[in-house]
Amino acid sequence: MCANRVGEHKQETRIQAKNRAAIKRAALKVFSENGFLGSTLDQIAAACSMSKPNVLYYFSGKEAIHRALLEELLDNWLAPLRHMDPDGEPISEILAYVDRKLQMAQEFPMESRLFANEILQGAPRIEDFIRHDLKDLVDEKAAVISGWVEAGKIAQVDPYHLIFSIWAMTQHYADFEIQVRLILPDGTDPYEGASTYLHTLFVSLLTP
Amino acid sequence: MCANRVGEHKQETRIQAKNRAAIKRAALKVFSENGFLGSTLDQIAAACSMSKPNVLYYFSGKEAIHRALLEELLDNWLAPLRHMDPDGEPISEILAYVDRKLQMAQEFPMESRLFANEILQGAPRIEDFIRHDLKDLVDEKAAVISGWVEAGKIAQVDPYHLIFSIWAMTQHYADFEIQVRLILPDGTDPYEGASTYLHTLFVSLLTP
Amino acid sequence: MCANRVGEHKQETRIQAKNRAAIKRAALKVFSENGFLGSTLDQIAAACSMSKPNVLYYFSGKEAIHRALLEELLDNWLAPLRHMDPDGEPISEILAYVDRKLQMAQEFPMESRLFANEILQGAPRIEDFIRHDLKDLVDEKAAVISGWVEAGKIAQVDPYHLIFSIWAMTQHYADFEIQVRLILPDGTDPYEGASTYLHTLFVSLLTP
Amino acid sequence: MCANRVGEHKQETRIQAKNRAAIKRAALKVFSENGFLGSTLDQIAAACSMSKPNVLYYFSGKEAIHRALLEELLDNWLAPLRHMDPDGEPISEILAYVDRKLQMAQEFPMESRLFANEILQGAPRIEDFIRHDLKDLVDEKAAVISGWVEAGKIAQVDPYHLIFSIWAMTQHYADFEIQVRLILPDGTDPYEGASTYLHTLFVSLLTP
DNA sequence: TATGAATGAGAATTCATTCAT
DNA sequence: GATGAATGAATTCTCATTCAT
Repeated sequence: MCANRVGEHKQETRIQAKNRAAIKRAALKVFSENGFLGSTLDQIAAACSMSKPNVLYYFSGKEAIHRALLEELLDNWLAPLRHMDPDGEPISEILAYVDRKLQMAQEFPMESRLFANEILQGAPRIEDFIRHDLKDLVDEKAAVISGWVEAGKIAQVDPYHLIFSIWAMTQHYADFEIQVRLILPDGTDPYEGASTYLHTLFVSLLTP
Repeated sequence: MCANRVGEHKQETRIQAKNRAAIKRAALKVFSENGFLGSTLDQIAAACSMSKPNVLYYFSGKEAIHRALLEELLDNWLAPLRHMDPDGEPISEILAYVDRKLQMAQEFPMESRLFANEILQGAPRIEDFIRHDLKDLVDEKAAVISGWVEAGKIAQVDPYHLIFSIWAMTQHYADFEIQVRLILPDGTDPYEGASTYLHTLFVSLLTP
Repeated sequence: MCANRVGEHKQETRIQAKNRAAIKRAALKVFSENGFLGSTLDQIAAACSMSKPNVLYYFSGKEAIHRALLEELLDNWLAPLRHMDPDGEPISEILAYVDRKLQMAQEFPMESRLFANEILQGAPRIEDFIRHDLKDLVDEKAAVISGWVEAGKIAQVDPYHLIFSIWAMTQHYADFEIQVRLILPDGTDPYEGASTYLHTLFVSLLTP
Repeated sequence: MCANRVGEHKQETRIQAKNRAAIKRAALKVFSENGFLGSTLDQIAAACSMSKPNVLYYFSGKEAIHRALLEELLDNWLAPLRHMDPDGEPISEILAYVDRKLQMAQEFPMESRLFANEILQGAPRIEDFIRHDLKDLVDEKAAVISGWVEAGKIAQVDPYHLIFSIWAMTQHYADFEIQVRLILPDGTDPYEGASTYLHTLFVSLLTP
């Protein structure tokens, strides 16, 4: 009746993999622009040049496409923070984290906006992820940072707000991209300026 | 035929003022949570305990309610930055701006999310505002900040990214409120911690 | 609770008479342009600068306004034909009928269109009138015309189709006014030309 | 997303052709009885035993169905007059035109009423057609008729009013069909009588 | 796999009418 | 008499989803 869906682990054929990927690519664009409720299957089908029923052959519904996107996104969402090495040089580690987050914003702005849409709408589908996966990781890294503070390796800062500020300032360039582009003088590269600015900012903040 | 609508400037009766305000209050909640497309008149009508046709007696349509909210919002959106005094003490002025923005996030989180929703969706209704009103003001204040830098009164920073970072970090507490609350240890007040953190951050960044 | 309506024969005050007349004038315009179903109370109320509830103070509903108009119209609708004198000079009588009908089309085009709308829509509200009042009168006058034919006073014609043709050609200038105006050379008066043409036509048709 | 609509010229499938035709047939009935504003999609859907959304699968909206009907109608509307041959025998040509118009009224009364409804309502959708296509043709044929008059081949008549009278008297049998049937003695065929009457009328009018 | 066809549930909006003053 | 306020019942149209092939 209907082919491999998320969770059914039959072998995916080449063409299935291709089409599922095309659908997800299209859906990411649509969902990130309009939010879940504001997006329609028609838009997604049009964006990947498939018929609506064919899209539904690959995913059981609009919700399922969205879930698939979110799952993939969340898998990658934690990586940059997870990489922060408790045994590394604190300021370098933090700057490296900032860089990775900024790079993700630059390379995957639609994913960032998909996430932002979810949170803005009260995180109905990812509350569990935030409450557990994300919170556990943040708690862990906050403890690391607190350790660095106590060891006098970085200046006194609240680790939670430090992390929030990194998220806010990096994701801002993806989520508010339009505003950033409209306001920055023409020809200015947002990410280049952002990188320099953020380095300065965190170095001055964290240097003990 | 239908009650005074935006643009018709007959004197508003008591009951009209009350109902229009109730509708806007309800609509702000609904729009800020679901975005324009994701919101329905049913939700708005339910949220203000009115019948749908009665809501439409006061506003000519969903779009008109949204427009009214946005117009009111934009009127206030520029105020905090506008207050930044070129003749004041630079670091105090910037910190005061941060405080005002943070206070707005705390007092008007739904307005912040309404704005965020608009930007996330490509700013279809407020591009003009950003391109002109907001950009002009930012340009003006960026020049002021550059003046302060050149005068050696604050450290060397890019004024545009400085402003973006203030927006990002303050609005984050409203726009990503759920995430912030889910991650911060129980009993912690986000805005108190944020205020302290941001002061430290900008003092260390800007002190020459 | 509510003032004199059709059928209630209390004395009408000056202002009531004025308002009822204003409503009917407005409604005639609206109904004749849009038909019964296509017209709205809003349009009527706007056209007579009254509030909708006030219109309904004078007439119990949309249907009642329409009924009142139709009743008045039908009262006058038969008059021209009724005037045709069995004892008059046949051709003069018929030409006089044509003239009266043409004059009515010119003076009361909206009434003609109101009637045309009714007939076009299957005469739901005036079937009785047509079936009885109008048919009886037509039968009577058809007999008169047949008498004239038999007496050799006018040429041999079917009296029913003769009457239909008078209706068709005179009402046409009211009902299809737009088309007539768009097609006639600029500056031509439709009714002047029509009068001449119809005289010629009926004289040549009827002269034995 | 949706089936071929007017203007998209993909090959129509069998079932599409069938359904589109069924919708148009139903809509013609409904629109010709109630006018555009007075007709509802519900009526049309019911009249062709389809669900409302399915009707909208074939036409993008109520307006589109109406437009399709009107376009088809106008295509055929000019044909009878166009056939009038400048080189034919004048009276025969005119009588033949009358016959064709009368036949159209008999065979396509709903189309005639659709047209009448449009004109009655001020020709909002076909003003252009009348002002250009129809007027040009009438001007052309009026010139032909004038030629015949000047050549002494037919009696002196105004060609425009001649044409109007043909329209009026033939379309009358379709547009006012109900009235005609209610008034004519039972068992009388309207079109038979009309044909005879009109022949007599135009022969006596036009014979020099 | 893929798609044309179909639909029930809902969305925005209109409209005749009623209520209350 | 007059009107601001309110609403139930349509009405047009959209959309996720299903059916049949």
